[in-house]
Amino acid sequence: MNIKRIAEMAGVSVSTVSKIMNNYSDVSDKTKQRVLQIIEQTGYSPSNSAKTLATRKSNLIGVIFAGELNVEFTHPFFVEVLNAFKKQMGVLGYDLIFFSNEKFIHSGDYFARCQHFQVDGCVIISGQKMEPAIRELDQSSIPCIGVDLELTGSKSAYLMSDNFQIASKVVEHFYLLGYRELGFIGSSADSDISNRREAGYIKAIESFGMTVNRDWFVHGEDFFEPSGYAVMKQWLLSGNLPRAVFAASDLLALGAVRALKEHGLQIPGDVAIIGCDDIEACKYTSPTLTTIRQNKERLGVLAAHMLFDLINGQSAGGSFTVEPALIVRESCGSRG
Amino acid sequence: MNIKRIAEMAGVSVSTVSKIMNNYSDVSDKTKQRVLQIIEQTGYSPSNSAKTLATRKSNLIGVIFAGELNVEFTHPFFVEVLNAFKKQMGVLGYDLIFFSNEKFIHSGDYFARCQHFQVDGCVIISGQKMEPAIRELDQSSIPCIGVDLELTGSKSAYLMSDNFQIASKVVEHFYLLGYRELGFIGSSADSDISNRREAGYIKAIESFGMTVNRDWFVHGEDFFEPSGYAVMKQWLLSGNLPRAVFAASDLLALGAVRALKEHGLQIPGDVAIIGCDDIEACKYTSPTLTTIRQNKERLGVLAAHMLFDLINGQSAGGSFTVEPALIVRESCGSRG
DNA sequence: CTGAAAGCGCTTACAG
DNA sequence: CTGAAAGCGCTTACAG
Repeated sequence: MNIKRIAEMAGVSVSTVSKIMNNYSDVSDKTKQRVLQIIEQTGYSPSNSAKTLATRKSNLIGVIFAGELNVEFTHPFFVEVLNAFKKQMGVLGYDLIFFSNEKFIHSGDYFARCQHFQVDGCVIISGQKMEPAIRELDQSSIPCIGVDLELTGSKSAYLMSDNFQIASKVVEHFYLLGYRELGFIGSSADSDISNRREAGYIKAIESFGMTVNRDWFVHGEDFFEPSGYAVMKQWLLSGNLPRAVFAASDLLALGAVRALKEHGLQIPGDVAIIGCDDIEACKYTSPTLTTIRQNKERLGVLAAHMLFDLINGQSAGGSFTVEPALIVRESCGSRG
Repeated sequence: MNIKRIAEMAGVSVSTVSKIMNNYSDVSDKTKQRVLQIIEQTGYSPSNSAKTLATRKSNLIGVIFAGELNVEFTHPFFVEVLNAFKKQMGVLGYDLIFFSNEKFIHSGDYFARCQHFQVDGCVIISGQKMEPAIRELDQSSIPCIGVDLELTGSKSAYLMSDNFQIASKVVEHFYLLGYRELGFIGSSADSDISNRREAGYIKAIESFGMTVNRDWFVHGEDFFEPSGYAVMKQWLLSGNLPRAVFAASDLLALGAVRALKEHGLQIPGDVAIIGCDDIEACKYTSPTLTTIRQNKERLGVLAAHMLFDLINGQSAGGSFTVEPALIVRESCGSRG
């Protein structure tokens, strides 16, 4: 079924059908009704490729995970932001495309892929690292929105959860509970997000007038549980333990918890712990884990709106920050 | 940049460039090299819409979650299968498209969307329920592969994890540990997957010569934690507890655990529990949760290959079963 | 208000 | 081995 057949069935020209499909006003109500009825009956749906070819607009948004390939869907942050983004983008009239084709000329060449599909815009969600191919896309004429990723291109904008505020909420919470000897477990040293959190944490400690003990600031290999275990184990063996620890991810925090339990120590009695991310497991562990939650739904919805404005030339870029929330559970005790 | 300009730059015809792009053999090596070099220099990538329009083949696979809209990416089963599927489909030369556009004529009309994008095939991953719109797609001429979803169309095939085997492994494990009074916590009564697991469980209990006590077979409202809590609470209040419980999901199992702990009961000392899914939280709870793991990676990879064969007419449909694995942790004790 | 025609960027018989 | 031309299914000035 195509537009030509619809036109024949309705006894009108192809142009007229096209106008009706696109809500042009200069069509008589009578022909309009007749044509719409036939469209309804036949279930006709215009070919996206023909339409894209003619208009240079695909109504497609490219989704890119800026991190190691093929782990994206198991990355809880990515997935939750994406869920909200997809929903909102759908309301705005767009579908989503994921680049996976490995036969593509240069397999990491996002810009070429975007051109290939004539996407109207891209969302780029931060994983572990920043790739050069992302920079190329950012600097191109394709509207891009970064989530937890600083984009500087003229057609780009970005959203960040406020990493300084994350750190500040953690430090304040520790402070009010009376903890003064604070440690930090980070992800790998080249992780942008981990480094931002660490910098904010140090700044916040200093602004509360406490001292920063460098022995208690250690990086793991990655964001995962065994790294947190290893770092805590190292502290336990050295006999020099912080009284309260902020971990750059919940999994790191859970690893640290495991090491402490193994040594018969109490949480928060001996060491208090705060994680970051609020993954589902936090609610089911023992003790349950106090953590920082980023408002992923808000990030996704805002990303959709900002991208839409960028596509329609209603925005000149810029950036926006989303406030994180402290989720108090058992792992560092509580006041009162 | 388009094929015409490449042709001009190389001093050949558009046809020739096209042949080279598509690896036709009847082109002289000399022109081929010249053209390839220009393509390389310019970074030219052919327009997908023009190609799709000309060939009626989009190299796009539609991804559909057969369940409540807008929860898909937070559904761990979906997401893990999808990760493996995407990777394999990429190797086979396809990209993935997600339908989200809500302005679409009928918003659940998957078949129309598939036509609109001329997708080469679809993967449909089972969520909670089966929608009529899925049946329409299944019966259409578009190749479809179902994951944990029985598809019967002439261009369809499906993959299932063996629910009977899941149940059988659970019952055998309980049996060998000496438990004889077995209970079951299901999801809502209209959940296909939950019902299959229950049926298999009952069959397995009977085949081990044990008796099925209907008081210990209860459905929750859904797959989530509060449902499991509610069911166990009800048993606790009635004073009539099974000795060992299989829950249709890990979250249901964790809810049951919470209720038991609240009543000061020991797991597995008083009640043994086995969950289903092997979500990440199982490793971090106390006690850690014994569960059944579906081989989601294998499901994803197989789904990709089967769909590829369906698209290329190499397969006449059919179905395939993937073996589940029992993951033994602490929640029902262990032998030896 | 309606329609004929060119054009979007490819592919594919077909002729040479 | 190479190229001219029709066709894929739309949209969009433009003429009437």
